[in-house]
Amino acid sequence: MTTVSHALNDKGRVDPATRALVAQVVHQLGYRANRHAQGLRSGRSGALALLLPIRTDARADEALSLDFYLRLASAAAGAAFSQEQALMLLPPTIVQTGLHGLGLDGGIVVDPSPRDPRVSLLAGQGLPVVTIERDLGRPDDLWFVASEAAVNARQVLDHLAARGARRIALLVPRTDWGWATETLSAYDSWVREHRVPRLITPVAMEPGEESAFLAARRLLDRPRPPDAIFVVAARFVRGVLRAAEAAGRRVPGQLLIAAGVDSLQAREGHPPVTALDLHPERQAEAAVEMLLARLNDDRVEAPRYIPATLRLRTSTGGQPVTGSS
Amino acid sequence: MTTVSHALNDKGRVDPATRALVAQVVHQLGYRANRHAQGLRSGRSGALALLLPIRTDARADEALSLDFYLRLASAAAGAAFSQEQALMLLPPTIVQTGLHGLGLDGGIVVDPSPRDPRVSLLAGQGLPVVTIERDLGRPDDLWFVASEAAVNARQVLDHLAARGARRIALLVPRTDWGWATETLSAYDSWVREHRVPRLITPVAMEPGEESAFLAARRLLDRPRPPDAIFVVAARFVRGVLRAAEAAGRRVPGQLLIAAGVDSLQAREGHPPVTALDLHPERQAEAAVEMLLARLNDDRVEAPRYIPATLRLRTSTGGQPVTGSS
DNA sequence: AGGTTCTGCCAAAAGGATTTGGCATACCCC
DNA sequence: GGGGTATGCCAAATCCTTTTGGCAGAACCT
Repeated sequence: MTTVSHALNDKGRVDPATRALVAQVVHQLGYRANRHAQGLRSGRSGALALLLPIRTDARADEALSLDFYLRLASAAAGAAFSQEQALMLLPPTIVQTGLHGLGLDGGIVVDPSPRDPRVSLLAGQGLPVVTIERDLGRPDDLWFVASEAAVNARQVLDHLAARGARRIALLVPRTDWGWATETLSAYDSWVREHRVPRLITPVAMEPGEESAFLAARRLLDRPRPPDAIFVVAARFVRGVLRAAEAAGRRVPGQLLIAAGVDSLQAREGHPPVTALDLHPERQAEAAVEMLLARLNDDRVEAPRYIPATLRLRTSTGGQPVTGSS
Repeated sequence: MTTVSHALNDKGRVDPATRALVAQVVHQLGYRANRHAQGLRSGRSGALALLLPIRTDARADEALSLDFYLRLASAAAGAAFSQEQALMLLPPTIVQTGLHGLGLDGGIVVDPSPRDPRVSLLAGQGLPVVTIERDLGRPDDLWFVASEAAVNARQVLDHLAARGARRIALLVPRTDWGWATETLSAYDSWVREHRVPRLITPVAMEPGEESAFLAARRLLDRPRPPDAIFVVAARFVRGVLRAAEAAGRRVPGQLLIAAGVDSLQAREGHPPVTALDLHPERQAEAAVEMLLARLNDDRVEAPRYIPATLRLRTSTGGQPVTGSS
């Protein structure tokens, strides 16, 4: 028993040949260590929690950027699984009910707000947390995976400028999520550097589409309207497209539109909207990897930044002559 | 110890007053039974698996009806959690890797095909399975939650007819999923009863939008084109809308469109498309409830059918004068 | 008082993996 | 052969809950 246990867990002193033999026989017999017994002994459960920023009371027909989160969740499940870990999807209600007894080793919190109850919930139980996007409420915490918000913002702005935009408006959600804040300050410095007007419109996150529609409408009715709109949140995209249509602007003829996060709304917009693919799959994989390394006291790079890819679509003139990724 | 255990698990003979006292003290102390020890003893893990019909190689920009599945997954997590169970999201890759040792009590498989490897995987381990939508490959299995495909199809067809449609085409996915098949036969009997032409176009599930576009295009170019299209799969919606636009048909003026499953594409279509809300949340709750009842040998109604709600939108003329649900 | 019922308490076992320290064997080298 | 090293084996303890059968005291009834 000792030898087999050591062989399977890479502990103790076991002859490499014996290790191989054990592995072979174990495979042949289909033996699997009992998770409960293992958990009981080790205190580890082999389960990671995933907490998405979805509100309980979100109306079904509210246009959240859901496909982003499903891609992320699916990839996280795969990444966890490939390391023999289970991924538990926790419902938004968890912050009210508390995670009673539920055996968890750690959690991944997506898009944390400062003092996010989801983070406190896990941290309060002494569970390690990795966030996807930075938690501005804990500036010293380095356990996060994030997009390069500033780099990404510049990429979008440069692209819009290259396509002829001179007056780029920023439609940014009123939220304390890290990437929104960082995008805002990147925009700030970009317009200052390029000596172009600063046109910032904060928009309420709820109800999203409608508030974006009204904001864009007002923007386009100005005496000197913008010739491009950088729409930071996915859920604003459709409202902006509707506003452009209502204002009689041709896209991309008279108005360029680009989104900070790719989504179904952007891909299937009318016209399709250029957007940043933040690669939620890669973010999820990196987060799982980081969390597990942390649990095992392995050394990992933290934080980790995942580069984005700008998906060029009709709303900014489509693919350039020189092919792109 | 015996008394506390009995009190907590509603077993044995314990004075009700003592039960209450135990509950109170347990609450005060914040005691939680160790899941591993419990699992080790009982053989139960307290975890349910959820297997969505998402393919590993699904391209990111392929328009799946993702929000349906995220709503479903989120609700399932909530329902499981309210009964002290964890919901594990299993990655699509699980069918290749097999669920090694992973402690699971049972699983929910969404949209099973006949001989679905996800079902065999769980069943092969002796784990009880509940499916969402019927598994046509196991006609004797009653452990499923489903929409009332036939009733729903008639509801859509009646609605289209009430809005003036006389030649209703059916765009149905080539798939062996239960609801698609049942919708097809419901359409069949409906057109026979109403003595209207039978216009069935099977469309390949992949790549979805494009195949639907081409199919709808061909349909509309016929000498006697349909005046309404019943689009069964969510992913076809946008292709059909594009085809209508390309063919110069006004929607709903010259062509009515209704979808068999509500989705972002339908809600945010151009124009928004009338669609059946299958209430994925309710389906998920019912499935979790059924699975747990089965595990506990409780009596439950099985199968269970969840009524759908037709969301009236512009594509069929919008809300009727008399308000609706 | 004797019998019965109710209820709390006790001790022990089971569930399966891991860890520990030490023992024992085999092998190698000088 | 003596000393050393490498490795397999062993027994016991631990992780924590649930279940079992029986014991013991309290309360009640006739």
